[in-house]
Amino acid sequence: MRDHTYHLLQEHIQKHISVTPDELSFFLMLLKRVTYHKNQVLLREGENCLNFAFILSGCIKSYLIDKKGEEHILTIAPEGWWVADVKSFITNEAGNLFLEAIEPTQAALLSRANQALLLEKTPRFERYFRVLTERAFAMSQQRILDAMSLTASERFDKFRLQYPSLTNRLTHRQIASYIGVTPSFFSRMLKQRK
Amino acid sequence: MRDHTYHLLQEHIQKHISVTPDELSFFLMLLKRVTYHKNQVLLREGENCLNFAFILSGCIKSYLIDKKGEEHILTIAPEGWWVADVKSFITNEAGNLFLEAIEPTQAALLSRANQALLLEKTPRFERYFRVLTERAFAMSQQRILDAMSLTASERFDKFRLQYPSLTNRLTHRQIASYIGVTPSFFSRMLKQRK
DNA sequence: CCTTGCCAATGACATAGGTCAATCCGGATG
DNA sequence: CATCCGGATTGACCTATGTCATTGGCAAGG
Repeated sequence: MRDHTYHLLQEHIQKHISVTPDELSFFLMLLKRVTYHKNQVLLREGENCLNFAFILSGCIKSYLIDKKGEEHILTIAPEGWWVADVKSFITNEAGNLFLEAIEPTQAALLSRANQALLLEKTPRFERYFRVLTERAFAMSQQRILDAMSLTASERFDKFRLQYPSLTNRLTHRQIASYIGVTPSFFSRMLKQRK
Repeated sequence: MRDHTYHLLQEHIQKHISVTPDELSFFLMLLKRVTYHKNQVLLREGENCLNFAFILSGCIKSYLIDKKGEEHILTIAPEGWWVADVKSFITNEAGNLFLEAIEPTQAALLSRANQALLLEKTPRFERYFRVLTERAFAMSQQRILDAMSLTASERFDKFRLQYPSLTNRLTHRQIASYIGVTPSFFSRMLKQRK
């Protein structure tokens, strides 16, 4: 428990709430450390999402496959982000998302049961998850507005501003999917931007 | 404090957490009751959103006006829903949304300061807001996926399923804006559906 | 070092949905 | 009542983005 493997997560927590060392170790004790290889699928459509994952290194995408078989990326989570099929996680029902590592990835998993335990024993963490979710919600709402009011090219501009480091780590297909266009159109769009 | 004006809100709270009568009254005491007439604008772009509003009766919309002057509805909040410019509320910065009553509306306002007070004195409410936000977040994510993977007509089908009562209360323009199409296209779409 | 396979680019063509203007209508207001 | 105004509909036309198929490149694995 004294190693620094969870450095990134500790930082993340302390940025949001103040906790005692005991509370912190209790949290860390509830986690399960996992490794995924590139292209490993962590969760499939129709499965119940049992864990929230904090990414320590690497990158995970969450996506939907529509009835035409097309993939639509909902979330891209590099190190320092939490990711899950949130709807499934909170409702305890089967979800419709896939989770997949797009790089070799290390993560810390917090199971639904352990989260419940954590929140019961250490209600201070309620605030951590509330604030986290509020931020995620605000960003999600902004994305809805962007989808309705901006062109694909403008959405790409915002993407690059918001996630400059991701722009190089992801393939064009992935960025295209995230901003909501096809790879062919994305490619044409890039050319047109000179 | 003993009147039943906040019946709907009390119910809403008790559906999510268990609170003592004292905690409940403390919450209710922090609220400010307001009335809005139809078309009244509660918040404009560029303003700091100081309150969360719980709708007791009537209906509020939140929307963005894009650079072409077009309105895009983000949220429709009838009685029983909380509404705010969440990003502005949580960051304490100027927002980009408008809030406007689309019916004569009664609401209970919880200011940022009072929410902070509430959460400090009665941490039990952290859970209430966490759960609320989680649900809202999950719905918001679903809407992003719908925008990416469904046609306008399919989005309308989902809208009617999800909000059957709203379908009649709103104008076609409003529904069109919410599902992300223009009024003319919405009208044509309806005709085509036979 | 040669497959194999996915990604990127691109041409030809298709379409969902947007734009703009005209008309009609019903409810609100003086 | 008469007026006014915004919503709904619709026609003609437009465009952003999708579809599909082809080609070339580059990276991983046997």
